[in-house]
Amino acid sequence: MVSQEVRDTVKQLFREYMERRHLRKTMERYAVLDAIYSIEGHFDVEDLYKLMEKAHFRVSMGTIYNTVALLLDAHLIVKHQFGMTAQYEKCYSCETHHHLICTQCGKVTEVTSKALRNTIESMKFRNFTQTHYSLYVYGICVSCKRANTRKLKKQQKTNKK
Amino acid sequence: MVSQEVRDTVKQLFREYMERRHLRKTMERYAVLDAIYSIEGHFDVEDLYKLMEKAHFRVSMGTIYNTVALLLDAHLIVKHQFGMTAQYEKCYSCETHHHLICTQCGKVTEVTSKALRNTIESMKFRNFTQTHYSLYVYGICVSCKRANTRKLKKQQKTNKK
DNA sequence: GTCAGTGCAAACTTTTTGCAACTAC
DNA sequence: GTAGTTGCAAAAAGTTTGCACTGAC
Repeated sequence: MVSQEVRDTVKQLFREYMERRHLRKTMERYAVLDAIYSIEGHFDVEDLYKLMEKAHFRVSMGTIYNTVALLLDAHLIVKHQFGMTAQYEKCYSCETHHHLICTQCGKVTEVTSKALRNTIESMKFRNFTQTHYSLYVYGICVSCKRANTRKLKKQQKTNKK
Repeated sequence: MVSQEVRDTVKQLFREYMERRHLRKTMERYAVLDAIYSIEGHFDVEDLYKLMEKAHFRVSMGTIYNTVALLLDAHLIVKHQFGMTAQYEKCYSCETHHHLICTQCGKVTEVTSKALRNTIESMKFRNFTQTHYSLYVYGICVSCKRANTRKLKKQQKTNKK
């Protein structure tokens, strides 16, 4: 459960962003932001569309894409591209985390490491000002590893016959 | 220029991979691998298709997608999803590098940092066996930053009038 | 000879665009 | 009133799939 406080804060930040950029503060934009901050973890535009429809605030896909682009620019959400569809997640008052991605089943797990985070955030680059980052660690999750071991043993058994 | 030695080695590795998996070793698959190892830096399937066409070895998009999937599984290439199209790059005998991505113009720069690489690669995760990783650092490149400063100054000037 | 792999085209999915209607300013 | 924003539908872009033909084993 996300606190009302966070929702109010991000709404205020979004308002300030839109004023700075001379954009119109529409109901739809606030509704998209609020829907996003009610979601824990990753979501794609389809998820968001369905969630808002269920909450009886239907907005078109075009508007969702438009608003998501603004929220990205305002640094209120971050974008990930794990597979073919873009995934997003809220990022205000959320710990920066790293992603473990199983190359076999596609499962994404989040892990935090303060040490690693500090190392990356304190890096300086020539001709580049860092705002944020994403670390994707690929490998095999434990359930796929076990499944592979079982499969291999089965094959060896068959070959012996 | 990629040495012939590397090309021969990856061909051999791919051959072994296909034999292990009981896959057919076709001309098309070797041609795709060789084309990929002639490319420096990132490419997408479109680039690869055009390159091969120019080299008078036309293969269908379907075959390219098929072969690229095998090469990913064989760990002979890695996949990136910076924008909407998937980008790939060869990864045998190539230094692991990190990517700086400008959120404004989309330009991708590669940087290496042995210290960071060691930090990430030496990390242990519960229930997860790491094979490789991608680090994407987002921010503003120096040319966009300069352009923004100019733009801002111009605006302030106009406002004063 | 068999069947995995290929080329081609159609289908599918995700995202972008064009346009009329609407509404924040 | 004006122009940015929305909804809708059509288009575009990237990737996958179905099917007949080919060629690796």
